[in-house]
Amino acid sequence: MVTNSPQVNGKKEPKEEILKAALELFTEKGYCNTSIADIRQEANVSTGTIYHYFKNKEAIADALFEDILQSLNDSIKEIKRKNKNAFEQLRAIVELFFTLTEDAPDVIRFIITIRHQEFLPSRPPLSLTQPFQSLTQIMQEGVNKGEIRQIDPVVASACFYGTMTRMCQLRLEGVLQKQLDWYLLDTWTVIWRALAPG
Amino acid sequence: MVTNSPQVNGKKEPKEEILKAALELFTEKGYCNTSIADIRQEANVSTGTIYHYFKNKEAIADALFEDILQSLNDSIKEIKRKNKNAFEQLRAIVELFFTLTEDAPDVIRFIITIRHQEFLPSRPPLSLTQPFQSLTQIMQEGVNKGEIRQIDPVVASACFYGTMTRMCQLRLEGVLQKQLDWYLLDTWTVIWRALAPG
DNA sequence: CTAAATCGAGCGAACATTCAATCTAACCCT
DNA sequence: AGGGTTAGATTGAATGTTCGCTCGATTTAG
Repeated sequence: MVTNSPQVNGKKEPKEEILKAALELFTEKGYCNTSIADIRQEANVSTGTIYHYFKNKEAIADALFEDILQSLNDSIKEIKRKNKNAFEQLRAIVELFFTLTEDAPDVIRFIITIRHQEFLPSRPPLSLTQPFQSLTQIMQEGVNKGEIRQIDPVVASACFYGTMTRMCQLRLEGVLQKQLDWYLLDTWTVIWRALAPG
Repeated sequence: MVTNSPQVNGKKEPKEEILKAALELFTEKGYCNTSIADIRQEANVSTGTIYHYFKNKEAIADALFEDILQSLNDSIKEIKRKNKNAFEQLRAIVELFFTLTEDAPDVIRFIITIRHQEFLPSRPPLSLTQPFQSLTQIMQEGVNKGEIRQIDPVVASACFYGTMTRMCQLRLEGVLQKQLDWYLLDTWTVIWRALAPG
């Protein structure tokens, strides 16, 4: 993301401030319950400035969708590059989600709890986007190479993604008192027992 | 649910019609995007009738919450009564969710995809309600009796519930072409391998 | 006859969006 | 360097619409 204004010190780019405020409010109160006035206040800009950078409210959500999916995709590509087999790749993805849940909870909320179709009807369901295709691909390759049991890759993905995100969700809802990395070993063991051959 | 009016033939109870219409609309378009006018039209009643039976829009959602959680709780109680060990109980719950997803998709949508906190702030998160407590209890007992591996019951529940609901979600999103019972065996095998001792 | 049920026009508030005015800063010409 | 020009950035009051909800009138049923 390139800054096209000379602001380097103190003050921030209004566009970034708006996106930051919107992400926080959308994930906390929901898209519908967040008004432009709320964003205006949280981002410390005027209504006009918001409409200078974004066509309308939906376009803000759309930009967030784009940004977040892009960065998730990048992270997963990086993981696939650094780790050679399915075991290591999947484990790294669980670590990524657990870390993000603690360090950038709004990002994980945006991915796993927000219902995008309700306000971004032109976007496909998340399960059809690139990072999720990558996941199924990892499963498929894992099955082909014999690292993962012979099961329908879609069931394997569901077990992996469902278990992982359920843990994130419980943490975000305040049900889990301890940080997620405390549960990492148990979570990974459970997932891998489900997928490992033999 | 007791009917307190003599309507037995043709016409339906307005209250039930309103709830049915609201469930359909809330799960399809979201609570915020559903107006009273929408419900009015779908249920074939007037605005006044809606407000005769419900204090406000939120009260409609609240009644749905109550009804659906109650019936889910009853089903799970029934399952616990009929099945004695964790293996059978959990398997029956997966069957229940898969069957409901096909036969009453709106009910499952209400349970797994709707963000209740956004419009029912006084309700606890689902994970703290009775049917979910029952689930953790089944896990705990299973661990105690040695039917389930020695793992944190919360991780076991997350694996079970996360995998199951992810399959339901993929089906509801139209990603899975085949009916869920086609995946039942694979899904259950994956879950049970994660939880079984030894 | 009466009490509950049903109706829908209308009220007021909230909201997304527009726009004319003002401000800022970079650039140009002398 | 300094004054002048301009395009982009910023402002917030005004606008039109949507929506939840009220209420007095009308119908229904026991």
